This record gives sequence, structure tokens and C-alpha cells, in this order.
Amino acid sequence: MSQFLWPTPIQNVKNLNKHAVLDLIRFTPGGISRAELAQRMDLSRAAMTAIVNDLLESAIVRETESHSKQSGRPPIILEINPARGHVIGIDMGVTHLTIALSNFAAQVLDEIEIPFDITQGPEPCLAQAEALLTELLEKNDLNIEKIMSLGIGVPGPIVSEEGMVIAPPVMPGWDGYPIRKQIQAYWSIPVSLNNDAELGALGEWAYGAGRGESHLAYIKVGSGVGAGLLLNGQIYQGSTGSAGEIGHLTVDENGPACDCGNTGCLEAVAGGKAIARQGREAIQKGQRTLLSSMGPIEELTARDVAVAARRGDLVSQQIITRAGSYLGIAIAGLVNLFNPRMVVVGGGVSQAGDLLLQPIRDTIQRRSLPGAAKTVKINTAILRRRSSSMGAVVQALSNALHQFAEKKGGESLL
Amino acid sequence: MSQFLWPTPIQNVKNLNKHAVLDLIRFTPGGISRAELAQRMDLSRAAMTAIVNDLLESAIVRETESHSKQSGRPPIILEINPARGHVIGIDMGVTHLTIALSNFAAQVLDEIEIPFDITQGPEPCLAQAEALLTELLEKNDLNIEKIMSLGIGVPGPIVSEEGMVIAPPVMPGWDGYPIRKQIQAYWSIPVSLNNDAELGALGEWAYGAGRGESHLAYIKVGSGVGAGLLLNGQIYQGSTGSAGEIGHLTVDENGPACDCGNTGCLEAVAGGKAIARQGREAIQKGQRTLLSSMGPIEELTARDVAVAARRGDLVSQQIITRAGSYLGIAIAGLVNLFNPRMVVVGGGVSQAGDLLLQPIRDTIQRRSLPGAAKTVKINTAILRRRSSSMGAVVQALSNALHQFAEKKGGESLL
DNA sequence: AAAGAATGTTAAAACTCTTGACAAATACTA
DNA sequence: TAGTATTTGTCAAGAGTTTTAACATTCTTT
Repeated sequence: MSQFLWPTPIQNVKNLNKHAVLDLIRFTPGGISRAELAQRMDLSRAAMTAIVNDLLESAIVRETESHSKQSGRPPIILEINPARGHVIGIDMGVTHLTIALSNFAAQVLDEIEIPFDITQGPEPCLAQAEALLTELLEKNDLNIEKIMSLGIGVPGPIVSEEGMVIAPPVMPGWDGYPIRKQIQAYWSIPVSLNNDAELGALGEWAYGAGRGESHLAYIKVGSGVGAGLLLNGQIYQGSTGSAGEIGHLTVDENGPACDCGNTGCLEAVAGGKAIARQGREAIQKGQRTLLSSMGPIEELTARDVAVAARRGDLVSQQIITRAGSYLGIAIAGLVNLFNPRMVVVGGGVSQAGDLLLQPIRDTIQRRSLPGAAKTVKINTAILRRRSSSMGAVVQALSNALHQFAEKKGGESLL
Repeated sequence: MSQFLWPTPIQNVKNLNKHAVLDLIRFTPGGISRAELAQRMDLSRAAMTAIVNDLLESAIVRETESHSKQSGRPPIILEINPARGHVIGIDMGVTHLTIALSNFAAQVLDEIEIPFDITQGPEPCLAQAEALLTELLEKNDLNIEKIMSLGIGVPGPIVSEEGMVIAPPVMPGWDGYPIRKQIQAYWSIPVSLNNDAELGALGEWAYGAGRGESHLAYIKVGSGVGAGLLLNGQIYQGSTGSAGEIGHLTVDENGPACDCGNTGCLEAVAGGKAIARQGREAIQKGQRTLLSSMGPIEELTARDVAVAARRGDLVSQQIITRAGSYLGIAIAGLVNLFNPRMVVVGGGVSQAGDLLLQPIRDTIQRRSLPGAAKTVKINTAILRRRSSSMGAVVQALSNALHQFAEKKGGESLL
């Protein structure tokens, strides 16, 4: 069946097919012909001609040559017109800020990343983002008028209608701050705000490890731990935008205290902060480990532990494996409840690779019902630390493309 | 926005509005006028006239008088035509079998329930169901040709396309047995097979405690524990039909063994079987409890414990409270991941009422993120032990009604 | 070169929905 | 009590989308 995944409020059911065709073109690698579109959407070729002509007229879509291998007239392949415009994707993490510039074909043209501290609160953080975006635009000889849409991800539960976060455990000072409104006021372009794990899921679904999966979960193991849930390419936010908050599942009754006020949360034993802390503790205890030689102890990061583990450091491996087991407990619960076809593990800690994944897989096999556990695939993110920024690009593109698709004829901007 | 919730494979997008109108009429208590339908669906009154005329012609819908309170022409109220036909809903539990006969307006005309043992395997169980259904039909002077559709719920993970259960922990011998095909072959009517907790959710959503909630979870605390998840009135089954398997979340590392092979599953500490066992153990330990006077110890059920607890028996109350705490742990996880607006607790054990619910609520408040925990409502099932059979009726009606709505003109069956 | 096959286009007809007008049936008001 | 306002439901014309059926296009195969 066709998928419906444009984020703009489902306006007219009229252009429904037009939007569905657009998405099918977007997410078919290598493009797709009118005939195949018609087949996939259960429409006549004649109808498809009309729809595609609309899209061609607005210059969202373009034709490319193709070399046929079968007998019969070779199809004309359709693809998104990359030059139709640009969009921006922003990944605002706890400790880093990434901004990506992309064309309409979701090709990232440039990208800047800087260290960052989200706990500074909204004003200074958004000012930093503004400066960085300005820099990126200047570097690429673009001004903001050429940017059609902006997507941004932040590490907290989102209220989409309001464009703000609600009671975010790791974003002190942001609760209720009108993030989208603020950005939109400054740049005067459409802005969509999402949770970073949700965007990670979207990114991996569109162009990563979970391409086209109907039921996908993305687990972001960064400073904290969050999950993004995707159903048929659509972000599942739950009733108040708090869906997928896997980081605060209790996985160890007697575990350490968590920032959220509870004890034994997944995040408190397997998040990046927790892993770094365990690394420092190991050094302080005087254990033999590579970690002692990786710079000043107070600057030790989870990524250092992951890297050391890959290099064969036993202490680090133990820490990562333990974290994997805890992640497995929580993900096993997610598998039992949500029953995804694929779980993509991303975020900085996932650099540890199979060292982290194997205990996750083992725990899931042991703890989830066979029906769900047998079919679920557990993989690392292909887009690496770009999952979320790519998801932000995808989201921004959805806005831009479907906005253009609404208009009749393409008043030839550009 | 309008909801799309007919279960038949989304055929043509053509009659989309017709089906949506039908559902709006079905689930609006007291009926609805053309004008209000048009408003709610964002269509013109003229278009609505045409759609409704179609439905009237097929006699699925009928007009009723109404007394207007406002100025202006009084609206003509539309409602489902109860006499258009009948459907059957079957709830096949672990220890009981319930069959309900309903008219097209979802009014249950008759109902039979017998004790039952699902572990006998498919053939004897289905034979019993056939016999019971025959009895019900004879009692009501109907033969099977007058039944337009049949819905059935069983306590296991469902593969919908195949109409069978897959690796069910509590249905030995049923794995892979073609349940739907078998029933369909015997009675020659459309059959839909679902998980009993899913149907419980559907029943409570349509006519119970969760009426119209967009994000609903139903927790069935019967012999085992299962959850049914509903999104906009549609059952969420996950990628392989195993979604909502909350019973096998690990809630106590050091807990007792579960039938599924794991240890510390929710079901093993808070399911009906577990509660009954704890009751028996209390008697055997010689604790002062009402339970000792409730008949032979080996026949003690979870419902007995629930009843004793309501009567003030401290030992029973302790057992129920403990079970509630464990349920709370698992439901807190579900709230964090799924973020429903309402959780309906049903099944035999839920008869204990607030005694069970209060510890659940407390645990959720403590363990879930505030954003999700504050908004979620925790209630008991209004339909009591009829939740699932009612859900089966709803499902059967969806099949029957939308099938009739497909046809042009109503070749006046009956 | 002719046949076969798949793609894409065109024009007419069918279908759905909107617009604007109007009839119907009530409450309110003078 | 008659007139006005108000809301509901219907009708006819027109716009927009999709299907049907025919045809043109462009390749491979024979």
C-alpha cells in the first residue's frame, strides 16, 4: 500500500495521491517511472501522467534518461529535482551542535559541527545556532531566502502543536520555551521541531540501516538514552509527545540515581554519562586499563571508553558489555510491546559496534517472546552520528516538497 | 480529523469518505445528522446527502426523528439500522468460552458462556465452539445464513494474514493451526481473528471506558497478562502480531519461573495463576484469611482472592497490592514507550478495583516521566469481563458494515 | 523489416465533491 | 399571529480527478 507521510496538516484529501506519488519518488533509490508508480499506487497510467505533469510543472520532479534492459519502450525515470531548492537540518545534542545544508534530493552539501552545552538554556543556545547557520550559509554563498525549510532535533519530549519541549530531563531551562516560534521569527522560514531520537529513526529509515522498514525503532545511546519509533515512515509521538522515552525505564531496582529523580533508570547505567563515569571509577580504583593513558581523567568521555574497548581494553569492554546488557533489558521490553521489525542502535556509544550489540541481542533473545525476538533485526546506525541531522533534513524536505506540491504550477522561484 | 478504521484491506481510496461516514455514524452515541457529519468531515452538505443516500439505499443506515432544541430546521438523525443483520463475537479465554450474538447496532441480543480449557488443543476447542454457537443460534431462531460476520479473540500473538497464532505461551498445540480458515470453512462466513487483549482494547474504545481515545492501552489481567494497543481506533499489532506482550516483561530479576521459559515475567508474579497460587500458599502457611473458608484449596481462583480483598481480607489485599505494584512497573514501561492517553485495566483480577489500581497509579507516577505520567488516566474496564467479546463484535461489525458499504444499492438481503 | 512488448499520451465518460440557490421546518420576535 | 432569523437538507451546474479504451512511441526479439 502507499504510504502517507507528509507532516503538514493533512489539508485536502484531494491532492492525496499527488503527495503519495511525491513520497514514492523521494524514497525510491534510483528513481521510478510513471508506469511503476501507477502499479505501486494502484492507479491508471493515464492518471499518473496527469499527476506527474503537475509535479514536473512545479519543477519539484525531473525526468532522467534510462537504459532499458527489458523489451518494450524504456521507461522515463523520475526523480526529485535536486536544484529546486535547499533545506537545513539541525541536530542539537547535549554536547554538540550540528547543522547540515542539503539540496532537494537530500544530498548533504555541507555540514558544520561544534561542541556545545545545551544546559546553558534556550537564548544562548539558539544564538549559537543562529551564528553557526549564518556561517554555513555564507560559506556556501547562500542567503536564507534560498532556504525553503528548516528541521531541528532536540533531546527532549516534544509538543508538536506548540513547537516546544515539555519537562525535558536533560534540557534545564527549556521547559515551555517556544523554540519553533523563536526560530521561525528569526529566519522567517517554516520550521519543524522534533525529538532527536525520532529524527534518528527517520534518518535511518529514509537513507540508513532501516530503509523502508514498516516498524522501526531507533535507540540513541548518547549522553542519555532515547528511542524514536517509526510506523510506516511516520514518527510515532504518542498522545503527548513522550513516546519512546526508553531512557527512563527502570532496569535495575538497586541502581544509581538518575537525573530524572528516579533510581535505576537505563540512562543512569548505560547512558554516555554513566559509561564515562564508570571509566573514571575504573581508573580511580587503579585498574589496569588503556583509559588511564587517554588524557585527563575529568575529560574522559563515553566515546573514549568505546574506542578503548575496540582496541581490546578489557576494562572498557566490560563496561560496554554491561551497558549492552542493560540496554538489552530495556530493548527487550520495547520489542515485546512495540514489536518492531528492526532496531537501529545509534549515538556515540554505538561506535563500540558488536561489543555493544551482542549483549543486546543476547538479552533480547532471552527476554522477549520468541515470536517477536526471532524476527527483529538489531543493527548499528549506518549514518553514524549523522542519523539525527539527516532525519532533520528529511523532515525539512517533507515540509518543503509537500508545500510546493500544494501549489498549482511552479511560479518558478530560483 | 476523521478516522479510518475499517479492517478490510483498504480497497479503493474511492469510497474513503463513505467508510469514514459510516464509522462516524457507528461510533457517535445517539446518532448524528447529515449537517454535523459534513462539518466533522469537512465536506459540503450536498456531498453528504449523496453519501448518506447511498448508505440509506443499502439499508445499513436509517433515519430517526429528533426533537430540536435550537432554532432552525430540526436535523434528521442517522443511525445504524439494527435490523440489517446479525454478527457473532467469540471470546476464547484460557478457562472460559463466551459467544455473543449482536445486531448491527452492536446491541448484544444474547450471550452464552461456558467453562473451557484451551490447552486441549484446536480440534476439540473449535468443536466446542461450534456446538455452543449452534446452540445460541437455535435458541434465537436464527440460522447461520443470517449471520453476516464472526469475530473471535484468542489469548496469543496473531498473524493476521494467515489467521493463526504464532508461538503462543498459553495455547499449547495451536501454534500454526489455521484457525480462521477452519472456522470460515465450517460456517462459510467472513471471520476475523484477533488477540483477546486487542479486542478488549477495541471493545473498551468503542463502548467502554476508553471511548474515542486516540491512544489507548488495555491491560487484560486474566490467567495471564496481555495488553492491547489502539491508535485512533485501530488495533496496533506490530510487525508480526506480537505487539503488546506485556505479560512477559521481566519485572523481578529474582522472581519465579514463567511458562514462557524465562523467570520473573510480569505474568508469573501478577497474573491470575500467580495470584491464585499466592492465595493457596497463604492458606498453607496457616495465615489468618477469609480464603480458607472459600471452598477447597485446589479450586481457589484469582477472582476469589479479588473478592476476599474487597471484603476486607488483609492477606488477600496484600496479594492484590503486590500484584498491582508489579503491574505498575510494567505499565510504567508501557507508558514511557507508548505514551497512551488512557490505560484500561480489565480481566478477572481487575474486579479488585482501586485496591489493584492504586498501586498501579502510584508506581506509574514514580516510574514514568512526568510528561507521560501526568496525563495518562488509569481506569478499570466498564464492560467488565465482556470487553473482549464486545471487541470481537465490533470487529465483526466492521467487516460486515464496510462490506455492505462497498456494494452499490442494497440488494435487500433479509 | 516485422512482430512483440512495455511505456507514455490522449479524449471521452464516470465519479466525487463544491458552489450557489432554494425549499423545509423550527424558534424567536414584534 | 405573522414575519424574520436560523438551521437543515436537496437540487443542478460545474470543477477536478480517475478510468477506460484507443493510440503513439520506442525499445528488443525474431
